[in-house]
Amino acid sequence: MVDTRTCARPEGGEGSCGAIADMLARLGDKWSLLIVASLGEGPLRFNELRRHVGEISQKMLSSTLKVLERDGLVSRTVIATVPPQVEYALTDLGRELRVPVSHLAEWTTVNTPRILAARAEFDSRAG
Amino acid sequence: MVDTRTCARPEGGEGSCGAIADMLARLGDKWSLLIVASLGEGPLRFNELRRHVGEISQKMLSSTLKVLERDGLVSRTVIATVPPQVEYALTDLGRELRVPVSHLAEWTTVNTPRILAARAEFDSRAG
DNA sequence: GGGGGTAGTCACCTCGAGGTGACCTGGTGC
DNA sequence: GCACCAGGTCACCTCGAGGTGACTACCCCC
Repeated sequence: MVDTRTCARPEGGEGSCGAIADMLARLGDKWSLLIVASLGEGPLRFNELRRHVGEISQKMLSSTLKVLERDGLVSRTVIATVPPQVEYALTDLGRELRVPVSHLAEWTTVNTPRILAARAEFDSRAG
Repeated sequence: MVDTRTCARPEGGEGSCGAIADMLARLGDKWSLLIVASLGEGPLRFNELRRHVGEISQKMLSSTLKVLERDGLVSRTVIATVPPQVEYALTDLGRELRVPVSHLAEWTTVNTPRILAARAEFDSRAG
């Protein structure tokens, strides 16, 4: 198991922490996780995805998909019908990513009560 | 295993995805992961932590620590010496969090070459 | 011909994350 | 008295993420 301490000490390659934080930040942005989760159920077209995700603007869906596609997590396939359709799907890489993410999701789900309790206690102390 | 699809469909509790994305975003911010990794090696005082993390401003260290403390991931202990010292350490919750995070870190480390390759290919296509 | 669905792009705006530097309190050493 | 440490807070600034609405181009149905 890679220890997060490889992150803080330059000996482990100081870039690794940057890469990990970047990955977390990318998934932690407002829409990526929602999109990956939606595509996890199967391929979707642009407007299907838009309806599925909910209140996302065209611009944000378009730009978030572009980032995910660039990183090789999502594939974009133009289907030459009339009118042309565009299908988005998770790549193998995208599907594999869901495994560690689901661990973190599970941890979060299990521990949300503890976090909320800590927060409430902190706030009551701070006034 | 909690599937990320609980995220997208309201039936699973639509708040869960928000909580997961929040967690990812919190860890994905510029400093949290670095701080958690540093404290993973043992408790540190404010300025020790500051030197350890690198080029972080006092304000950002202070505010990031406050958020982590509020969420119960980090503890803050004032030691009544002269001058008073403040020691920061991971709580049990913070230590437990490192497990799923290290899975994601491992995935990221292993797959960074694939991501970089995808990015390079995407950029070359796009010009 | 007009309304609607397909998949977007472009220009503009807002708002908060993150950074900078000054300042504070209360020591200790010279 | 003066400088310097610890551990911060406060006021101010910048810059980019994310949002809004208009616009494109093409086709189908009524």
